[in-house]
Amino acid sequence: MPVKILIFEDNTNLREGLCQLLMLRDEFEIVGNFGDAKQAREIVINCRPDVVLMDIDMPGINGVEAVKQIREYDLTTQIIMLTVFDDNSHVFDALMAGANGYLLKRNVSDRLVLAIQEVLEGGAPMSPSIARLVIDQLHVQKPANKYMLSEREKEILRSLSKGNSFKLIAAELGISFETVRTHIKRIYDKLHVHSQGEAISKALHEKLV
Amino acid sequence: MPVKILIFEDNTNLREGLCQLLMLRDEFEIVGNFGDAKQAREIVINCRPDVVLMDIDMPGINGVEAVKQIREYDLTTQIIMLTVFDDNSHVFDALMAGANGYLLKRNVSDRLVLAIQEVLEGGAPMSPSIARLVIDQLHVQKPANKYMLSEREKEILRSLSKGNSFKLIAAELGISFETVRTHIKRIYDKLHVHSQGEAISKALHEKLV
DNA sequence: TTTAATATCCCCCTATTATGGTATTGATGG
DNA sequence: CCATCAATACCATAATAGGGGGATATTAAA
Repeated sequence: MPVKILIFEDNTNLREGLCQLLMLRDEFEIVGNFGDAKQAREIVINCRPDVVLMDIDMPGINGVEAVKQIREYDLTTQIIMLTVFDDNSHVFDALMAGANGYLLKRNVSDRLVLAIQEVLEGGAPMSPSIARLVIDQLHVQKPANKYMLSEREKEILRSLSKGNSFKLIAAELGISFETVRTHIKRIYDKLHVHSQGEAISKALHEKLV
Repeated sequence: MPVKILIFEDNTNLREGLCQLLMLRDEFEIVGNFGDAKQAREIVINCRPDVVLMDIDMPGINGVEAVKQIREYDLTTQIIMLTVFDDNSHVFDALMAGANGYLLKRNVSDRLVLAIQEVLEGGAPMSPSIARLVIDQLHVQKPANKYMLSEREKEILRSLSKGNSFKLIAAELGISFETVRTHIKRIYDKLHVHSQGEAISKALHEKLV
């Protein structure tokens, strides 16, 4: 049973190129190819493809929007985004919308077939430069101890950020309530905040804990 | 000028296999190979490799720790992790620690050379199943309104999670202090919490806001 | 050896938050 | 028309948190 592929790509040459490339192989069957994504959701529902190749930059409705619409009804079809740009403007939007892979067009010729196999096996094929963007996002530079908190203070902030009251923190660490308060005061000084809420917010957002 | 490669891998067979594989190509030069990562930082500082291949599971000091140590002094050397496991236990630790790529050992034979080229070009080579883990992390399924918060309640929780006091929230939203308190009560009910700290923690961790 | 930093504890007083009520308004759907 | 929900508002009381002190002990650095 061949893998059913559906293509959305406004550039006619590329679209036909993709079809040619994939039709060379028996294991793929192109169940449709379209120059815009206006009816993407309906088309997907009707065609029931295994894999969708979706250009990001299309007139009318763009690829990211189309993915969102498809994902309202269908969470299993694998979607690979195709784009010429590797700036991060659309990468995250697309991945958040529910895309499973992200290929740069310059990598299509050597990686597309592999990429299709990979999504079907539950992988997430990405051009390496895209993967780097994603990882960089994860890397969120943790400016080691920007606020010069001591180990104990970090411990207390960690506990506070779990939602624990002073009383609980004291019990958890086996110290007195008053000691917890003293630590908290110094933590607030160092973080330049004046309340639990600000402290927790800062701790979690800046990944201090 | 050849690309200088440094290898840390405790399995002798694999380590020598990697050396053999890479020495077949003129563009690579193995500047060292080690069965453990105890001196990883010093070795990297001395050898100044372009690319480090780092096994995750090693006796003594593991690969993730080694990466952390290297990254204390060196942010530019490209590091590719090698592992047999594609569970997510170590993936994020390694990427957070500063690894640039993540290859499963079963993908080494067909992807290693490509992966090395890719990190050097600023990419982040990953086995597709690893990439999928990373993307899944991004996808953070926001179980749309798991707690049935109303729009207004979400607004208030959002403001609270920025560290604002009830008074500030009231001012920001142009409603009375007492109204804020009423909303907060209902939010706590719905989230099953009993304090600001717990609410903020839950809101931020489960990305409710 | 003095100093500095850290961790520990206590007191007083005020401010804010938590919990329990009650109540009015407007919109929405049977 | 009535029930329901969301949003608004108020009161009283108890609990927790915040800001200002001051104090001792340990450890590490100067």
